[in-house]
Amino acid sequence: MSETPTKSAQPSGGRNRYKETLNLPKTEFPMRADLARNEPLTVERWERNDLYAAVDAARQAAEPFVFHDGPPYANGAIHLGHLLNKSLKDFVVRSRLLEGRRVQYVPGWDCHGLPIEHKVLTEILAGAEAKALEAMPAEAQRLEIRRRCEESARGFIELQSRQMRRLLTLADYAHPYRTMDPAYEAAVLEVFADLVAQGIVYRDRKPVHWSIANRTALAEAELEYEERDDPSVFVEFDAADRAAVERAFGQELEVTPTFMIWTTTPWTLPANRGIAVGPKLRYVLANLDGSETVVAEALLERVAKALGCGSPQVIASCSGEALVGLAYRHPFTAHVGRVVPASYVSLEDGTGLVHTAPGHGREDYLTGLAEGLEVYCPVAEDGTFDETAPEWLRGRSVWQANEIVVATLRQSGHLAGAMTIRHSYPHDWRSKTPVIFRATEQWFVAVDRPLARDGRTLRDAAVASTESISFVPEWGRNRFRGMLESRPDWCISRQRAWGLPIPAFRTPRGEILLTAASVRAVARAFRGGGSDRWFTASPAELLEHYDPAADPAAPKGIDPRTLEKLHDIFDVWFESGSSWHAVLRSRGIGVPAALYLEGSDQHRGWFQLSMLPAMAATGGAPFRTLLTHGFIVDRDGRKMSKSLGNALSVDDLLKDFGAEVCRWWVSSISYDGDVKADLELLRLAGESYRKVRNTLRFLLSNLFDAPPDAAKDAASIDPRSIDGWALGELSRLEREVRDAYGRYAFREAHQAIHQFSSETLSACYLVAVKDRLYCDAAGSPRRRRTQAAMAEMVEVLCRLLSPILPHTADEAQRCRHGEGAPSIALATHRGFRFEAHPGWSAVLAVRDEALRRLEQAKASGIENPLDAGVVVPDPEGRLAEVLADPVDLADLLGTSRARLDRAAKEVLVEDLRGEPRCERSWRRDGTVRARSDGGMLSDRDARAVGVG
RNA sequence: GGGCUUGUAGCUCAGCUGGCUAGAGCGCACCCCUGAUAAGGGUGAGGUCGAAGGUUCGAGUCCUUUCAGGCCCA
Repeated sequence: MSETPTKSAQPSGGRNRYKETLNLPKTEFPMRADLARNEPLTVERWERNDLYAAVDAARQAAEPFVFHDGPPYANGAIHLGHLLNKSLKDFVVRSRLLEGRRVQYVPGWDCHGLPIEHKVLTEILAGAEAKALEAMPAEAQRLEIRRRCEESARGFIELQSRQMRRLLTLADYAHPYRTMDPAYEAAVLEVFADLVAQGIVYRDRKPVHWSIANRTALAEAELEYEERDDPSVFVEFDAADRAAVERAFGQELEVTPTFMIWTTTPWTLPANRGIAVGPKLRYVLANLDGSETVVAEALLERVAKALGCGSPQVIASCSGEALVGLAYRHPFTAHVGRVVPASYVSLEDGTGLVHTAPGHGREDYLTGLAEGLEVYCPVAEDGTFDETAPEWLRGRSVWQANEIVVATLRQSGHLAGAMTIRHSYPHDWRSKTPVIFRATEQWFVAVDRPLARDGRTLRDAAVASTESISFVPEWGRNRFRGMLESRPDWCISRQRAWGLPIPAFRTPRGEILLTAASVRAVARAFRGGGSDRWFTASPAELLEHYDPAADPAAPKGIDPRTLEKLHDIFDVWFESGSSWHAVLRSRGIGVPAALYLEGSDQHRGWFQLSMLPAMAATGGAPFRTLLTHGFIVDRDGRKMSKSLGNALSVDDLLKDFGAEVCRWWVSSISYDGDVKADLELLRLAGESYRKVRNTLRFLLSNLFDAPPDAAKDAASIDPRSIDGWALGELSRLEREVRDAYGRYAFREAHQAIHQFSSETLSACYLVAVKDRLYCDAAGSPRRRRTQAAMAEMVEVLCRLLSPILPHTADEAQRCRHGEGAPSIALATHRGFRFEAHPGWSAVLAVRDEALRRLEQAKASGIENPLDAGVVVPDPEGRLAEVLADPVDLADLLGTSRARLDRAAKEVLVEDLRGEPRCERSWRRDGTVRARSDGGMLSDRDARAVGVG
């Protein structure tokens, strides 16, 4: 048998006879987390113990941190965006709880609205009950639709709630808020009443998509676009003031010129109230087929061609700006209109002068609002012209009117050209008939009218308040303010069944009853029976608590018994925008909230539409800080959508990675911009999670024989010891992470924890103390000291990790303190303060240098650091001040020994392969010799084993 | 089309008010350990800072333009 080489010197038999004498790590904490299987058990345990209630009970007297959940829409399963949002929110909830705050976090759902109603209607229409429903009276029909919608919403709330709990989020899931709850609905009406009292709620006309066949307004989702043939006409409007046109073009004229417009809806011409031009475009006055007319310069040739006239002669030109304000005569009514500016006028088609009928088009309407044009709509619900229209159009349908108008224009000489074009046109999804734009009476919240409270406008008050709100990220301020500055009045009414009715009544004389007092009365009626009462109760019943005689705001001489209910419902944004009152205030949680946290689309959505009602009703913003996160995109930065097929399923991710790997990933990203999501990234997060988990596991496994309160001795450890250094780092980590959580800088917290686990602990400290943990006598002071330090590390780490990894933190907690240990969610921070000796930074610098030397020494055959000793230069004796025990230095380098040398110039590696090796610790520390039991042992190991 | 916003190593991100030979972690390559073992450790290779101009003694950092994305409007 040949001699075994030194390198792999093993005792006879290949097994170490001393292994049994070592204090090797032991733990129940498994290396593999098996999150997909174990997390649901954790969720179950939390719910069994009613963790949320337990935490809240423990914090009754604590300083509150008011954090308010924005309601997701109760339609469909949750997607990655929800995962991102809910994870971030849970980091907030749990990190504030750790600071000892009280966080009453109520999850909510947005329940009303068209998407649900649309889906339910589609199901009904496809099914056998369609006919039965159609046959019902209107109110019964509404009630039936509402019943089905509620059923659908409840189903999805159930589903989403389960999914969100599966994400390990801590919230009051036993008492969520739903915008369809009667109490919530009543609270929304209370907010509305306050707005009415402030004098900013008004009724006015606004064009909406209108289905003639169903006599109803339609939303964008209810439109289908189909090809359709329509007349395409060029119409000349005579200028009303020749001199003004001359001034605009700087040119004397012999005849009165005309303005040329183009339209594919001649039936809207009776409602014309303006001609829009692009202020920055160039316009010409040209001779087209005999008449002198104004068109956009860039479109002149195309218009001439379309009209079939020869090459046009340009007389003069000017900017659109110069045309603004010029008057013109309507070709067949007495109306005199004027030229107005509009940013959307393009040179794509037409003439560059846009026929504007605010009662028949969205852009026209907005231009009309800006320019003070009348919202005129002579078309009735059934699509026929009313008595305000020219006599020859009255009673005619808009489709018939197309021909009649064209004929009239031709006759009067205003028609420059007409043809037929085929284009895409919106149709009603149910009747498949073409829809029209028709101005109808709607309810608005004015942003530019003075509030009764202080005479400021809602817009000014809201904009001013942005100065005192904190934004994360900071650029949100600018964005949020800009959106407030540019928003039009808020149209809060919808013509649907599934929603909260706007409690307006009509008197037999056609007056509208809607006052602060009448709204509050209806709110009272809804609080008991919910908003279905609008359909089941009579006006007199709904107004049971209302006395019109005592209400100065009401029309005179009202008799509730003769009132008629109107059937508009609220925009769902008004409902979710009232949650600060319906949830925070009604439940006594507190207003304003410290924080709202949502995707950046909510700057214009929930944030703005919570700000407006709150500002109007209370005079203040409902939040102090607005935090936004970006949107999930795929690996290439494209938006995720089902139709693109690049969407990841949350359920799949939970199955493949577990909620905590997802949460660990969320905490690793910088959420203010787009968030790239990809299986590869989740895989990486999984590996990084494993690293932290294994570090935790190593700590736990070496505490198997340490008492539960071992951490209490950590504070008194020598700051010069290696444990002292690690505790100093731990103390710094706790401060850093708490600070990061406080700033919602979860990524910084994640980085700091991860770096600490893998660098400070795993790569450095834990490697260094392995020898003493394993080989020192179990009860040696040195080993116990290290265990105390490690016990403190477990306590601190579990807390710091718990906002992100609540399941793993709990798992570790129970491993350390027993199955019955209270959840980490009930804990508060350790507040661990420890300062290591300042000389440690020099020690670590020299460590880096020594490790490089050891690496180089591999070339000369010293492949195992335990075959080496190291001499470290310490010219001024600085290192010696810290490293009282040279073994600490050797342990830090992983070598058999190390010593400081004032005379040395650089780090020297000594080859110790010729020296005897301890059979137990494998070190060649210079004390190894044959012992009484026949083994080769170092002094320390001999003592530990108890041999001489 | 407008407002806001993002673009730095294969990946996730740091780089404050201009001065850095552009950093960290992960991943990767090579090596060590086999008493944290479907673990652990060491060393190392990776970037003309989306592109093009400009200001400056000096620009990832300031200005202009441009490309590719995202959110919200139109």
